[in-house]
Amino acid sequence: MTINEGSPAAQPIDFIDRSLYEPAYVQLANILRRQIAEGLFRPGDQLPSEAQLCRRYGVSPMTVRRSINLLVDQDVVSTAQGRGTFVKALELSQASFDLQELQELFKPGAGTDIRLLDVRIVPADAATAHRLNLKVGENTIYIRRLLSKNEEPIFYHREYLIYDPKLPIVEAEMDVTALQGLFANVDNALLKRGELTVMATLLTEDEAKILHTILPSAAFCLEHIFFDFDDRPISVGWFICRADRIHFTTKVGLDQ
Amino acid sequence: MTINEGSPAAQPIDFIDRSLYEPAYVQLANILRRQIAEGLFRPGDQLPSEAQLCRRYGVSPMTVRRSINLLVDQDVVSTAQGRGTFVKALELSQASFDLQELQELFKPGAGTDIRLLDVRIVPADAATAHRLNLKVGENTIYIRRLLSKNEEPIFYHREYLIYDPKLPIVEAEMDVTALQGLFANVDNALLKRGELTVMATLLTEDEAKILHTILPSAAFCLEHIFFDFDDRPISVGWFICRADRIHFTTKVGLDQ
DNA sequence: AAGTGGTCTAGACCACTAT
DNA sequence: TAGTGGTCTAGACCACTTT
Repeated sequence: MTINEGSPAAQPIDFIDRSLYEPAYVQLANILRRQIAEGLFRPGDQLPSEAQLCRRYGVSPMTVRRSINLLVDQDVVSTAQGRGTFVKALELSQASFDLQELQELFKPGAGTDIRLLDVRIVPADAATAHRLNLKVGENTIYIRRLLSKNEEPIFYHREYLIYDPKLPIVEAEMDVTALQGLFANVDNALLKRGELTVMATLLTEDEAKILHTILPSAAFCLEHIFFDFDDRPISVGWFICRADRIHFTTKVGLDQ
Repeated sequence: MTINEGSPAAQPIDFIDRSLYEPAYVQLANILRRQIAEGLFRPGDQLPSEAQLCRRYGVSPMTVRRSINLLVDQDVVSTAQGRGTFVKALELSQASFDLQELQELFKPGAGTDIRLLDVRIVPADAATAHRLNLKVGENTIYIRRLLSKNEEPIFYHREYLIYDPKLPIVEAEMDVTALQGLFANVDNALLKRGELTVMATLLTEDEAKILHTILPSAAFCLEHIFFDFDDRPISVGWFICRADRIHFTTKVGLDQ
């Protein structure tokens, strides 16, 4: 036994190292997150007050707040004005999936090939006209593309663009590299916002042929509509991907 | 013409109203977001420096920083130390989908019914044993549930739980209301983290029968594995939902 | 009344980038 | 060197909750 063994929980072994490059508020957030992960604080428990954390770790109130806010953003804790800060229980509903896996497929690299299958001027049908805010029969540009990795088809993309020669985006979109632009940080400065929908579908006969598989096959379908800065719809389209070629993964709760 | 019409862009009509309940940093973030949405700043453009914003809107540096950080979190702008703050272009890859639509289905309400189809003790097969860190043949609890809305089957859920009478979660999970708990904020304080995977699949014959549809049918499959605070896997399971019953929607870029 | 989180100030110092 | 974002302080005041 040593002198320092008395009430170890009251005197935390964690401390903030001001000589590190890591900011104090990040260090404190990590300390608290680790204490929660280790079970020192359990879901529902109240964390020490901000004033206590200030004293205990020798930082100013604003720095403690930044740490707490980090943990709030990460859904680790929740705050209640006048009551305190509490550890949150795991919530499945707060899980979120991003398109990172999808972006990987678009990364230009060895074996990646985006092929233009078809570009045509076609009159808008009722559904397309409605989405693009056109009259039925007005011209649209219909583009079909295929993305392959190592000669193997992965993604089929169909898209309708408004037909307006004044808009430079038309030229840009017809460039097959434009697809990568949507997934990287390229020149789509004309688009203000977009609406995305993910569906599970059965491949049609045509789609199965293009994607080199057999029926019946399940697929992911990502529908997208983009708007310019005047809130005019510019394009509507669908990414179609064989279900056995992609899935989406995420984590909830405390990592490690 | 009036006197005040000279150089309207230099003297912003926007201001921060200190009498409002809305915090100054939120007001400033909204002002900047609106200016971007209106095209005053375009993707790639540099925003006024933080010092300029301090003077222009009469707030302290920390308040300006909070506003900018809000916009960074919303992927509206990005900051570069020593260079400035810049408006981001739309990026499809940064879109994220959450399970809010799914949670709606689980909300206990009129017509919502979660029925326990089956509970059995079964020995773990190779795949399940591996995921639950058991030996092949060790006992697991196999649970099948069906969620319906207005007599119509929506969700089919299969789950394997580790068989450990000491763990209270076993009792909790066997309660049919536990499913809602995962999607609400109920008593799952024993779970530290989870891994989720969304796939598109074809329904099996059994699944199609349970979900009252015909083959072939596409479906979403959400696989989940949960771990306790000792990082032991507690359960592995799958939510299976007819594709025509759900889809996931999200937005990217600037709303309105 | 006491304690809690929430906002905000008016600076300071630092790290980085451009010129 | 000047300008930029990034961190941090040591308080102040407020709103809210609990006792």
